[in-house]
Amino acid sequence: MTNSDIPLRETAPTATQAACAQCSLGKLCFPHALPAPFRALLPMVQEKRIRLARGEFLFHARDAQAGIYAVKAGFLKTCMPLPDGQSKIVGFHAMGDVLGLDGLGRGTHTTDAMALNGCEVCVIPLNKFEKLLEHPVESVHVRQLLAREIARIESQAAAVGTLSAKQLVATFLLDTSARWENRGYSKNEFVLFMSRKEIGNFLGLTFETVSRTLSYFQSRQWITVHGKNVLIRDMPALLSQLTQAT
Amino acid sequence: MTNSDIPLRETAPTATQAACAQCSLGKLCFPHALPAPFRALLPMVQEKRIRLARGEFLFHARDAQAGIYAVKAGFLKTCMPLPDGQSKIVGFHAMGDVLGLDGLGRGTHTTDAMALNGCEVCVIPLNKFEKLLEHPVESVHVRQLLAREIARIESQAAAVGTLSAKQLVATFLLDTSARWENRGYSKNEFVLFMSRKEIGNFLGLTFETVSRTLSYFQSRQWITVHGKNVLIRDMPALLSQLTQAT
DNA sequence: GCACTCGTTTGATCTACGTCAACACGGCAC
DNA sequence: GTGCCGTGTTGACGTAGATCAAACGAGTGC
Repeated sequence: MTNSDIPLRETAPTATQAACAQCSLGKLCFPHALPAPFRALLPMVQEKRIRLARGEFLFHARDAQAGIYAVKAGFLKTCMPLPDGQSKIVGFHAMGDVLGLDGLGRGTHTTDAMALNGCEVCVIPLNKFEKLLEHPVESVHVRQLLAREIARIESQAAAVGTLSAKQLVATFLLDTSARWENRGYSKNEFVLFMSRKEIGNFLGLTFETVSRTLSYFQSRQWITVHGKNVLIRDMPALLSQLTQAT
Repeated sequence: MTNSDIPLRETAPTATQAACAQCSLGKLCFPHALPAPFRALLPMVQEKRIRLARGEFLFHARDAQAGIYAVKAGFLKTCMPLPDGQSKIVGFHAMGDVLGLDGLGRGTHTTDAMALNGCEVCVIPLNKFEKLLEHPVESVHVRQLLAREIARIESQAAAVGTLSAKQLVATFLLDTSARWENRGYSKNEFVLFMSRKEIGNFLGLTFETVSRTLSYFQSRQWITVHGKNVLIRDMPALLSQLTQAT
């Protein structure tokens, strides 16, 4: 199976040509971490932008890697297929995140990447990406991205399968909060862009347990939840859960 | 805390000078994946070898990264500290494995690396490693190492927190078997170089559950266990566990 | 030889979380 | 408005695996 099966809708080339240089993501996005002398390369690099509707795939596991992707808007999840036919979510991705690096190992992706809602994704085709890597600064930057991804997943892997449901959900809320804050939004009030079922899959819990745990936090006045809207009312209490024995 | 706290014993320089070129690890080891024209670089790169006794650390989480390490002999584990003071094993490492790449993200290690028994580890100091990376071939090679590490941990993370104890232990035995086979040893008979407790920590189980599950497999005649010695007698049966509902 | 420790096995019990099931809410079509 | 469907909440109950506990074997020191 290749990317050609995937219904991609590209935006008009004219609209995206200058996009990278003026993109509102600024330093959040991958190519923009380039130091000034290399910025001139950008228009050559980012070729097109893709729009995905909810449920559409950016790439599938086992697809040949076609490029590197930077999320411009919207949210995606990456899922790893399991031997028994199940599938486990290994990451949620929002604007500024880079996707598709997993393909650098063997030239094929190891995860599925699916849009959680309407998404806009910038594409750096593989040949242009390799061109970019000829510049040492950029090469270091990509190595850092990869190494940080390792650290992120290792810490995720360490948490799941060790921590209790309360600890996991608290960690999840605090992580989400930190991500919103990083992007310049409130760290206390945000919208979960995934369902309870997806949170549960990600954390290794059932959706009922996620729901119950959120209700429990709410009963303690630590948070207020209305559907996907979350208001954090007592951050220290959540933090204290992480070090709680049980 | 820095590496300077760690009791390292270097082998005599004369003994290690020519070591890389004649190393028995051959293509298993990291620098030896270099294509022929670059092999000449090797003597410049691998500078010294370190011996570690059981329980000694190669590096600690938060240490500044001093270099990249290749396991020459022996076994190590890498552990991630958790917020509650616990620590979770994220990987076991044997000869030919490369350690310390996690430091490339921010210049400091994110895990502890500890020797499970007497170990010999080749060191590539950071400055020489960077020198090596100036060669595009090597730069690609390191990116591949990093990306494969991501894939390995992602699939580990997906398994833990999703699979049952039987599935986890079966996966662990099959993975270990495959690793021994890769290194030219029997895939059916091998020695576990870590304790039940460490296996449990790695898989997110208690050591009692690991022990019970091994006994269960033995009672089914799928394996024979005597302490750390494992003989796999029915590989297909173990494989079938992976796709089992429960 | 004996004593002591550490790792492992096995049994008995407990509990956090999964499973099953009923119901409530919100959005959408019409 | 009414009906429908997907998502979320809450309750009752079951179970896989944790916890507690006892005993054994392999090393190690003396």
